[in-house]
Amino acid sequence: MGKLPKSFYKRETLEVAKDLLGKILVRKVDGRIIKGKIVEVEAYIGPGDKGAHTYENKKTKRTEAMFEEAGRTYIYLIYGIYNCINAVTSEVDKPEAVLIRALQPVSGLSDMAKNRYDKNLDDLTKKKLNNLTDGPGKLCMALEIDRSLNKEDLNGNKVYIEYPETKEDFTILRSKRVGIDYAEEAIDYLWRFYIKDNKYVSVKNKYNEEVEI
DNA sequence: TAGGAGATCCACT
DNA sequence: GTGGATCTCCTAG
Repeated sequence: MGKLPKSFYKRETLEVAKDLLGKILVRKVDGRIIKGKIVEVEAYIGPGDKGAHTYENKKTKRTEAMFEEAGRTYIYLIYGIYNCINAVTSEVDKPEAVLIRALQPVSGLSDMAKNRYDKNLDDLTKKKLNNLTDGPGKLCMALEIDRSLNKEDLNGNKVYIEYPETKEDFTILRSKRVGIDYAEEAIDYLWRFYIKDNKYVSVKNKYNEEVEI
């Protein structure tokens, strides 16, 4: 238990990405607590990363959160509908972040069911149960995360990341990132990390360059 | 089960 | 005006 300290985020982004696997993303809203274990992440490392919003240090109203101190959120709207949440890493003015791509539900499952499908937990089909948080847009819906939480301190009490109660062993795989076909040479960077054999990982077996670390 | 299309809006040219 | 770090629904097989 206990929140991750600021020093956790203030490190090399690829290390932070790997180390976030297995940690617990917590959302507190109206006294309710929703939790999910992080099982899939991607690193975005501006200014040299063509896949990153901050390629060539591009600083706009949208991306300015990525230039702030480590340990804050960067939340943006994608495709007009969905939100995605990142943890800002590294140093001030180094626009790097880790996108949280998938969670394994831990607690607050009935809140997730309501947020995602407006249904009771018991009324979900097996398929919908597995689809609660297995993607960046889905997990934000399930945890009631939107851009009003942009730049929020991850040591605060609205949204934060904590250590799991019990440590467990898992194998980490890495692969190419998802959905950045325009990113030229950056397409091939193996900057996506996920937990092997976890059924909540968003995309499986689509990219073959997976290697054990 | 896999693949294609549409949804929908904001940041940026 | 364009297109995206996505998801759901629908169709076909």
